[in-house]
Amino acid sequence: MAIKPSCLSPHQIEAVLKRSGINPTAQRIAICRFVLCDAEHPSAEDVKVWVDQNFPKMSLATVYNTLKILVEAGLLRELRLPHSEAVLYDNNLNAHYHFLDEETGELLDVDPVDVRLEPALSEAYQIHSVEVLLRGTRNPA
Amino acid sequence: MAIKPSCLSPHQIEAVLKRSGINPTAQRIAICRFVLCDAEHPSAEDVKVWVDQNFPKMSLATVYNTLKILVEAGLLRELRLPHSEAVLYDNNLNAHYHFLDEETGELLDVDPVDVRLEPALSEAYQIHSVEVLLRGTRNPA
DNA sequence: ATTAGTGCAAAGGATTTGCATAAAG
DNA sequence: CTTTATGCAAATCCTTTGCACTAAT
Repeated sequence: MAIKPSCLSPHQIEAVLKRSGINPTAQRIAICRFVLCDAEHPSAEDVKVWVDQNFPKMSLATVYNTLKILVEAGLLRELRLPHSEAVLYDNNLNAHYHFLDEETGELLDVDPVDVRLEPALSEAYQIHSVEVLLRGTRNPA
Repeated sequence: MAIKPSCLSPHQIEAVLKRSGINPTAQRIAICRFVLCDAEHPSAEDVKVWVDQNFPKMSLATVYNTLKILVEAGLLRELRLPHSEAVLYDNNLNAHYHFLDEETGELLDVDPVDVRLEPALSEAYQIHSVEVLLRGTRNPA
């Protein structure tokens, strides 16, 4: 429903990191390969699992450090959702909402256009941002 | 913007608990006095602070146990919001959304009517519930 | 040499758990 | 007596921190 950023090559990742003022170490590039591309709302633990298979010996602290750096650089967004204890990381930088499939646990991006939300609060309220979580199920096509 | 449940007397609380199949112990009634009435989205820690002044010697475990029981009984709802590590407890049982005042940290209830949200997803998506968090600031009247 | 980045293990906060004691019927 | 609730401390989960070590200028 929303457009996912297309995958980046390691070379492109390096460029992205540099452009954001982040020193593109091997560890950081590795994490980005997962977290900026393939991953779908991974937790730090998910990242660690991937990393263990693709970049042995990386420490959990480095995973957390890198994720924090990426968030601070605006390349990733933190997602704290009610159904999960852990923080999830979102590589979709477009404004969007989320749909949680309660049967599968899948978390899908939702285009705000499809939600038609028009706050009509008193003028005393100035809204800076809106977060929406839809919970439900999907029919098999 | 939304109607808060009116406060209950200890006697009424006892009745409410019994009706929900909860043994109305002194500790539980005490917690309910705060959490079903005066409290505004308290965390377990907030509850503990209140309890320490109004029911000395109650253990933190009892606070957590009781909150869990109240949630399971449907007398309270859990609220996990992005701005707070801790779970907050909501005694407003009506469907509602939230507004977070980013200046004061205050969390206000918002009537869904004031948000005008009409999801228009494909029919494959069946929505069971909607959570909305508005972030912003309020003008001084 | 200096600086930045990494790994490891310990610490931290929020919540849960296990178990012995206390309260209630 | 028997059951249930409570208190306390230890354990757990996720995340951060401190610090020594390595890598790269």
